[in-house]
Amino acid sequence: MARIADPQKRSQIIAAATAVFARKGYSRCRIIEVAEAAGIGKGTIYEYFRSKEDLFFAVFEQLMQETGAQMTTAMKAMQGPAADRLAAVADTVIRAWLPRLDLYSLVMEFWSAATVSPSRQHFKEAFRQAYQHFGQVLTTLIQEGQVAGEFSMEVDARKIAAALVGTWDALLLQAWLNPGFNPLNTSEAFMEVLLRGMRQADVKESS
Amino acid sequence: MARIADPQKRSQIIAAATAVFARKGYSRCRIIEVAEAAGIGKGTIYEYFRSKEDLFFAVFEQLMQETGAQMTTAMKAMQGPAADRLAAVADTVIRAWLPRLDLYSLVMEFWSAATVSPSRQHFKEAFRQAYQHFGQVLTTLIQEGQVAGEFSMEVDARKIAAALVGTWDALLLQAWLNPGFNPLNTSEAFMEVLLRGMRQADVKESS
DNA sequence: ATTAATTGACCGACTGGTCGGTATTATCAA
DNA sequence: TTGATAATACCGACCAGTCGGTCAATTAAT
Repeated sequence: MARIADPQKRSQIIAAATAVFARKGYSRCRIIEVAEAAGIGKGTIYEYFRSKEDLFFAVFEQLMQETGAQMTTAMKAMQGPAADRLAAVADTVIRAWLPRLDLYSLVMEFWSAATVSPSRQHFKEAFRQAYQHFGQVLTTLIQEGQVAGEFSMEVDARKIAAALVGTWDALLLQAWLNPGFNPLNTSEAFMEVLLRGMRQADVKESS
Repeated sequence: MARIADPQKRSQIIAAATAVFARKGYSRCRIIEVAEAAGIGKGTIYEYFRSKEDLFFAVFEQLMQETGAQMTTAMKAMQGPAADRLAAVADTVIRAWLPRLDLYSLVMEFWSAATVSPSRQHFKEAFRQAYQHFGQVLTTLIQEGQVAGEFSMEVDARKIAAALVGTWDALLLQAWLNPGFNPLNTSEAFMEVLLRGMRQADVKESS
């Protein structure tokens, strides 16, 4: 059990586990494989993690945190009109994940864990928070654009933000499914049309 | 092995398997549970399916096919301007899936299978085709709108279509994560903005 | 009676987690 | 400095339980 204070080895294990879980999935990944990948004995893993599932969740947490931090940093560096920043966020998100399509299987496994794992509530809640947080950031960005007069006040910032998050997700998914698919191009074209729709001043009542 | 020709029993097994796989996920689902849910003996399943994985793929195929057929039917019944039909598709897709969020875990498992299962290529290819097919249908719809003069010719129909598919996906995902989330509202608001952007006549060259 | 369909007890391969024992490092007395 | 002792970190053989798949026996159908 995790009573040893050697962060070095702990992250070493998480790194190894990330690779193996990504390659083989949770069920097919044997603890012994993680141990071998980390260059340690199997028993040692249980000095740092209560169980296989505990280790899996640690991998999840780490990846979520990394991603969040990365996004926050990137967004802080952005400048200019809200429309440009929004387009830039799209670009950044996709560029950040595109070279890491190998981690996509891991994300799938996390989603799966959020639905069927005994600790699904942990996973589900973490996902919910991540979506909410990211949605909040985008919402704020859109609202800034509205205040600045770039976007119509009729646009429901929160709703557009919620929809956008998923769009990028799905573009990456298609890139992963189909190597010929270019998510950057697609996102660019899509954002251009969407932003045009948001700029419109005279949006009617929604229904 | 599947040398017995009783489609009745075959779909009976698939139906039972769908429920159990959805509830417990692939790994945690025991064949005996499927048998019990179907009201038959465990051995009988192996008369109809080569293996657990084979059964899982059958469940996948069936769900994909049902969904596709459903969509095609719904779209054929649609009339009026392309913009309205596009909005209606969004509505239909979401309404079709919303009451079946219990199947979402199954979809997650399928994605997961597409990345790590020994037969991942089967799953992946099926997903690719589904996305492609659906994207194609949407593309055609958008192009019709362009021909009819509803949408700007500058809009890249294929790219918008690709992005849209994912948007709906993600709205459902958020609905599943967060019971307070209303995907229908959100989709409606989003489509309104997007369609407005597409209607614009003077879209610049996309760089 | 003969064939076909169904069954579930049984098999054995597999794996997460444990634990007794070993290796390594720290502490400290001489 | 060194040797002894203790504490900590590590290891992997082992165990106990699990579960997909098989097949001999049973039942149903013709």
